Amino acid sequence: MDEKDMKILEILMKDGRKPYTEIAKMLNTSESSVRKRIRKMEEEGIIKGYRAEVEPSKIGYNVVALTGFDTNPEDFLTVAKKLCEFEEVKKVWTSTGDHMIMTEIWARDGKELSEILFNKLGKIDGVKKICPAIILEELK
Amino acid sequence: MDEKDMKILEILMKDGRKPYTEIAKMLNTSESSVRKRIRKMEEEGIIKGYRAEVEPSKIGYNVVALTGFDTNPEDFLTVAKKLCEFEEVKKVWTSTGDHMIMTEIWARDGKELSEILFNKLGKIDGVKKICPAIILEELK
DNA sequence: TTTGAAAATTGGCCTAA
DNA sequence: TTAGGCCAATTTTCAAA
Repeated sequence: MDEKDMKILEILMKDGRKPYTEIAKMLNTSESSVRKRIRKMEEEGIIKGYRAEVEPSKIGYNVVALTGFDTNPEDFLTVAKKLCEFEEVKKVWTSTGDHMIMTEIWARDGKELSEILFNKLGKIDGVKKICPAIILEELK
Repeated sequence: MDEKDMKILEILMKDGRKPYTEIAKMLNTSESSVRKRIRKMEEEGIIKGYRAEVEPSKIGYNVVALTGFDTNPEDFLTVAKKLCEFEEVKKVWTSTGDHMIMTEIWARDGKELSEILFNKLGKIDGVKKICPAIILEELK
C-alpha cells in the first residue's frame, strides 16, 4: 500500500468499472502496473469486491430503515447471525452505542417494513427491542 | 423492470464487474439482451454506479463509527450538507428515529475519531449532540 | 515494460412481436 | 415502439517474454 495504490483505490471507489488503461493514464503509468496492483489488492482483501449501486426506490423499495436491535447479551451473536439470513436485511453490523446490532432493511412500503420488523425479525429468539429509523434521504 | 432485469441486478450487486457474456449464460439469454437491459437501467438511474468495496482496516482505518447527529430543526439541512463535505464522513443520511442525521465515519484510531467528532464536526453551527456507535464487526 | 492474442464492449442495423 | 439478434470495429484484459 503506497501512494499510488491509494489513488487507484480512490478511483475505483468512485467508478469500479473504470478500465485499467484509463486509470493508468490518470496516474501516468502503465496498464500492466495498474492491473497488477489491483490484482494484489484484491488478493490481499483490501478490495473486497465490486458492486453495482442500486437506487432502491426505483425498484419498488420505497422504505429503507436503519434499524437497531437490542438483545440479551448472551443471544447477541446468534441474533446477529440470524438477521443475516433474511433477504430484506441488506447490512448487519455489531456495534457499541445505543444498540448492539445495527441493520439496514429494505421494504416496499411501511406496511411491509412493519411486517418484516414485527412478524419476522421481532420473533427471533432473544430480540428484546427494535429501533427503526427510516431513511428520508441519502445525501452521500 | 421485469423478472430478468431483477436477476441481472442481483448478479451485479454481488459482482459489479461480471461480463455481459457471463451474465447472459447464467440467464440463458444473449449478450446483447443483457447489455441493452443494463444500459437502460443505468440511464434510468436504477443503477447509480459501480463501486469497489474496500476493507477500511486494511488501509489503516481501524475505527468506523455510525454516528448520529442532533441539531436544531432549522439547522438540520445545512448541517447535513456541511457533513457531506468532510472526507472522513463516508455516508450521510437524513432519517427519522433517534437522530435526524446519521453518518458513517472512518478514522485511523480512536484518537483520530475523537478529533474528527469533537474538533471538526462538533463545531459545525447548529450541532447539538453527537452519538457515535463504533462498528465492531460487519457481518453482512 | 512491451507485445500479441483472446475476450469483452460498443454501435449500428436488422427483424419480429 | 421496443426487445432482441447479428455483425464488425474498437477497446480492454491478460499472460507471456
